Amino acid sequence: MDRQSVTAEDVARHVGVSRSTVSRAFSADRLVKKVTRKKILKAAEELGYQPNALAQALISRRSQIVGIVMGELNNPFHAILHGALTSSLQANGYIPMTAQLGPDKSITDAVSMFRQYQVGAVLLTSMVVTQSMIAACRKAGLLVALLNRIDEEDLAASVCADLEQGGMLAAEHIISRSPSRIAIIEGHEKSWTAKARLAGHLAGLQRAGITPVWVLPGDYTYKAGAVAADVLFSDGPRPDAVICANDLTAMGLMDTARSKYGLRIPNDFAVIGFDDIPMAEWDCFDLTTVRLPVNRMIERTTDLVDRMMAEPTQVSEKTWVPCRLVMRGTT
Amino acid sequence: MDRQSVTAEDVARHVGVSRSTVSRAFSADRLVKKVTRKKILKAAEELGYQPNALAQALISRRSQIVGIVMGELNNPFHAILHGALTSSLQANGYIPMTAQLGPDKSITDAVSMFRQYQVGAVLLTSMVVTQSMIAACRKAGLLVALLNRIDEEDLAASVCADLEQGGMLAAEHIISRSPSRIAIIEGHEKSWTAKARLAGHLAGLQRAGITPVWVLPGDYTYKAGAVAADVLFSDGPRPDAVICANDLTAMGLMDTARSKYGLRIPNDFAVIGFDDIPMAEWDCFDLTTVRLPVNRMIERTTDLVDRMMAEPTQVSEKTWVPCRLVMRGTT
DNA sequence: CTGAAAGCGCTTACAG
DNA sequence: CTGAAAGCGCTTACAG
Repeated sequence: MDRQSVTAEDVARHVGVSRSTVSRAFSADRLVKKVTRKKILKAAEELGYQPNALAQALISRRSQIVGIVMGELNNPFHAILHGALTSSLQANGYIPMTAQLGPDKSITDAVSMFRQYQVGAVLLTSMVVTQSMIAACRKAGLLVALLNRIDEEDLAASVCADLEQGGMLAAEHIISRSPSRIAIIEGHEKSWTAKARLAGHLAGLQRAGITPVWVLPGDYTYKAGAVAADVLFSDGPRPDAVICANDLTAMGLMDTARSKYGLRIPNDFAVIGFDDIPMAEWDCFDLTTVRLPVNRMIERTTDLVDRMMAEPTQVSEKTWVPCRLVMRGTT
Repeated sequence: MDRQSVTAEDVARHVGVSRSTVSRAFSADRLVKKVTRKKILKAAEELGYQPNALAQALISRRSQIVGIVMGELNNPFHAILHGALTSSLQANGYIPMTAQLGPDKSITDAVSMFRQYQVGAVLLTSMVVTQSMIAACRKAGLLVALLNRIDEEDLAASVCADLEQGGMLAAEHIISRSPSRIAIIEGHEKSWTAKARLAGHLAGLQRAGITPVWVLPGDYTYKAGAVAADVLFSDGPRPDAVICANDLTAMGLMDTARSKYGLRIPNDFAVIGFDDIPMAEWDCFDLTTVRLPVNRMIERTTDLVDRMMAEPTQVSEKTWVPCRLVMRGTT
């Protein structure tokens, strides 16, 4: 089965030019007589010619493949971010190559896969991004950027929602409901984003001179919210407002509070989430939350990739995109 | 920045053999003296050599890249299936290259991207898979297989959950609750899976001599369930059991039934879903549903890819994996 | 079991 | 503006 049957040679012969010229005709910025280019493009179309990307990448030592390192896809927010990212990359002519980290897939494996395919730039979007992951990429000569997290050591570029600002928004909104006992449920302990969100939450409260009564650990899951509910509602004084690290946790909290403790929301306590995943809008939650600006984050990321691919030098710029409050029925 | 600094040539020189031998040492089935191979692999390790996959693919006219065509990632089930698929493919040495169909990304674009990268096999997993999509792939010389759908015209191989059997399971279970008025909410009208599910539902009912009172259109979304609730519960006789094309739709139905019509589940009516997405287990739904055998589907798919890549001839075998009932509180 | 040689399909200085 | 030539890093008959 001869798939790549038609090559630049065929087109060249058909038009009566050299392979070099065909090659140039396909590269936007190279000089070719307008008429010639048009003829070549027409012939290519007719013959069904498409440049072999493998050969292109081999000779130019750089492919259009962009590596994406991500964690598991079980958080709906991650799925959405990832979907938006790959779409946007593709729309801009890049080929996303995703490495999903997991028990049998380390960053080393991912880097090795990327190197084998001459990937130029790598986007790190897994929940946990350590300095050693960045180092592993850099060492292999890969340009790296972080999406939805910030590299505080400035070794990589970053595009991130302004999570501290978003966290403050959440805190301020909760305060406007004048609660007397506030609880916070944190995100994953190893996650940079969890720290940033918490910092925002605390800063917002502090600004109003308020200290949370509870700051409970969590890990961004539904389960974490359910567990926290048991701590908060089983006995003793209860919170009348709970700030959650993300929507999933808020949902777990709400569910357990209602089904197990018979509480009503927002009557018995107010809740606010973070992310604005599609389920936040569902009737059973109707969750007030902080929306991450997914589209703008993706735009900026694609921009960044454009620049990294155009001039292959590591940049370490940081881009912050503000979050906004989405008010619903739980506050 | 010289990324691909160390080549087979370097390793060859280092060990004192030819490039050919280095190449052979990296290919499992080629004959090389054991000692030689060992030396080469050791040197490669030391020098940090990795074969350039681009060059390999170029010369052997086949890359390890597997194309995946999918729709939007907004249905949690699709996200999970896709995550499991890419993981498994990677664990088996393939590189998944995903093309997300959408307003600005047609199957033609996807095929063209795959061809440029000498992709050998393509997996079609988008919700809507038409014969013309299969034809487009075949025409470009791509081997194609369908995941979670069946090609009834036998032009492609298929791995699919046995949706009819699953649908029957749902129907039988609902019948065991002896309802008197059953409603069915369908999936997306253009989707093969929706037809299969419905066929199963109807067959199960028919076997017991039961005809559904309502068969409402849907599209697999939460919204579809909410809309159906208005039809079913606003006035006139109400169903006491609703069979939904998927979990998302069941959730929309439940939410609206409760919040807008004050109904209780399963007291006022029973509901059953399909898929068993993680949210089905949540307290607020506790949804009885039919679980798709994701892991086994993925195993079979990876097997199939192995065979397609090993011997590049289009097969058209069909693999069915049975579904099973997951009983929870809504029935 | 191993090496020399040809060649995959392309790009890019170098001349003209 | 265009062509001839070299070369990206690899695999694979072909000889030995």
